[in-house]
Amino acid sequence: MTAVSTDFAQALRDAGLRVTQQRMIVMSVLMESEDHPNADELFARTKAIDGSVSFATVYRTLSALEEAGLIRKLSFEHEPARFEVTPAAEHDHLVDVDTGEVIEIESAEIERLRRELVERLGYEIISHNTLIRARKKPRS
Amino acid sequence: MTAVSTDFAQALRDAGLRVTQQRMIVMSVLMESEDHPNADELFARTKAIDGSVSFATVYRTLSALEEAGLIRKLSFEHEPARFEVTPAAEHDHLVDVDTGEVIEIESAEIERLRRELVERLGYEIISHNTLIRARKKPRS
DNA sequence: AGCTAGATGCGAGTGGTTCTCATTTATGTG
DNA sequence: CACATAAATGAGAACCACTCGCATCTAGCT
Repeated sequence: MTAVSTDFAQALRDAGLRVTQQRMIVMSVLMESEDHPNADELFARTKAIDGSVSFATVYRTLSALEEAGLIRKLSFEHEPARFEVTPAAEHDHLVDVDTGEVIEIESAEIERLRRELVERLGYEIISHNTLIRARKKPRS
Repeated sequence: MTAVSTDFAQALRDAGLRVTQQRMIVMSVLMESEDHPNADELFARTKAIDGSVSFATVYRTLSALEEAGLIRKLSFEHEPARFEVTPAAEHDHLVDVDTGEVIEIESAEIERLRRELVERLGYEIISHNTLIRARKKPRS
């Protein structure tokens, strides 16, 4: 058992959740994913490891892990939600409207301005989600 | 016929769309709405004006108007999409997680940074959508 | 090892949104 | 100004991502 999965098991316990085979598999699959898979894809990859894992459990696990703050759900228009393990640094997502590719973009400056703006209104941010739909500029 | 609705009719024609009774009603209802209504609410308000307007048409009209750039669709988690007429100045949305209230927040600085960041990656923004979930801070 | 609340598998159900298709209507054309 | 025709509509069925109900199973405490 690696350090990462041990930490993950502990994180589950800290969140008051049981450490089940299914949750470990779903989480490990997501951690090994370079892309941003959706529930369907996660189900397929999970099933390849343990054929008995059900679709419902994948969804339930994803909800539980999201609530525990271990993973993040990315909602897109016209397509099922995708998931990623919670990143160390906050970042937003850019979707290439032509290819569907998702690119992570990061700016501490924007984060800071956003937080200040929200605080000035008397709020504190619980979570935020920025989705940018963009198209590759022709080389000039 | 007011100047605004005339402009709207022209905007529809410019987008290659026909100026129908239903579209005029849906758009006028949305323009008069101070809140950010969802399709259900728009259907109810529209029906109060013209009982024959169907649910499907409300959705179709909203899609058409969105594609024409006249209105904007706001997607939230766990609740149906809401709509607003396209604002003059870009703004993001903050949802008070306790009350469900939606607040518009604006920052030219953030807009500028975001655009620069995306351009540096070789993309140009088609649209973007920022949703901040926040909670009112206790008075300190 | 035994107990029990929490988790799972399966299939049915839900709810927002979109589609189908027959009918109506906006709009260009003669 | 009537006509043709492609676009738009109404009604309800269909779709699809996601959730639920319930019987069974199992992690974790004792």
